Amino acid sequence: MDLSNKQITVIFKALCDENRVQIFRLLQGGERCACELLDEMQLSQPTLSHHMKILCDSGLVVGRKEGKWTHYSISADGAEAAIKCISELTAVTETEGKRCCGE
Amino acid sequence: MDLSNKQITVIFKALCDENRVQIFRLLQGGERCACELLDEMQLSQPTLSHHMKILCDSGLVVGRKEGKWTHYSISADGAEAAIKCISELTAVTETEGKRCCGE
DNA sequence: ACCTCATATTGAAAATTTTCTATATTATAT
DNA sequence: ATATAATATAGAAAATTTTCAATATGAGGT
Repeated sequence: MDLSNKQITVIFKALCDENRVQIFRLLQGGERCACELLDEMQLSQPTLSHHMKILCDSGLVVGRKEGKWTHYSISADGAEAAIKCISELTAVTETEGKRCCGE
Repeated sequence: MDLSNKQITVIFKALCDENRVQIFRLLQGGERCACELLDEMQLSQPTLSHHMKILCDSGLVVGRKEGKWTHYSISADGAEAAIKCISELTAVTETEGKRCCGE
């Protein structure tokens, strides 16, 4: 993959806010339009819109416009990419114990 | 697992900052003490210490104290837990298309 | 006991993020 | 064309996060 540090932060910013995590829980039940999400969240409409932008920017959520509505859903591809990213970042490539600081 | 929204944000906060992502890249080479990390990052010592606290709080990094030094490394268990968390959060449990907003 | 080294904590400034109100945009209906 | 409905954008206030300087803590060494 080879994402920049910056790109990685954009992905995981999706999960750094309690409201956005809650939105994931709502989207687990399938595609939802913004108005439905707004009903269930204690947020103003512009604030929800702001969070949806961050979620879409992360790639973990996709928006589908249809007439007046925008339908949001979890992206399986985005989720896979995020998991791959975290796997790669946490994979230790160390072959053997290099020691430091007087060990 | 069943983590609260808040607990989930604590995990992924680790990956929401470019400096912290860079610290992961350094730790991929194996355990490092704070002074080594400090050498390689453009940060003051207190700022590094602050980031290491956030990383340890996330569970993705563990600190091991040894004499004057603290040695940090990536936690395989923490990584696994984070991956499980993101998998669960992005798993769509929808059985069939429920429609809304005039579809 | 004192000094030094490694790291952590405190407290405040700077930067970023979250939130809201007001307004704009875009689509559909009348 | 006008009105209404759904969502997005702009701009500013509030909250949080990042950062650093100063200081504290704690572990060895002399």
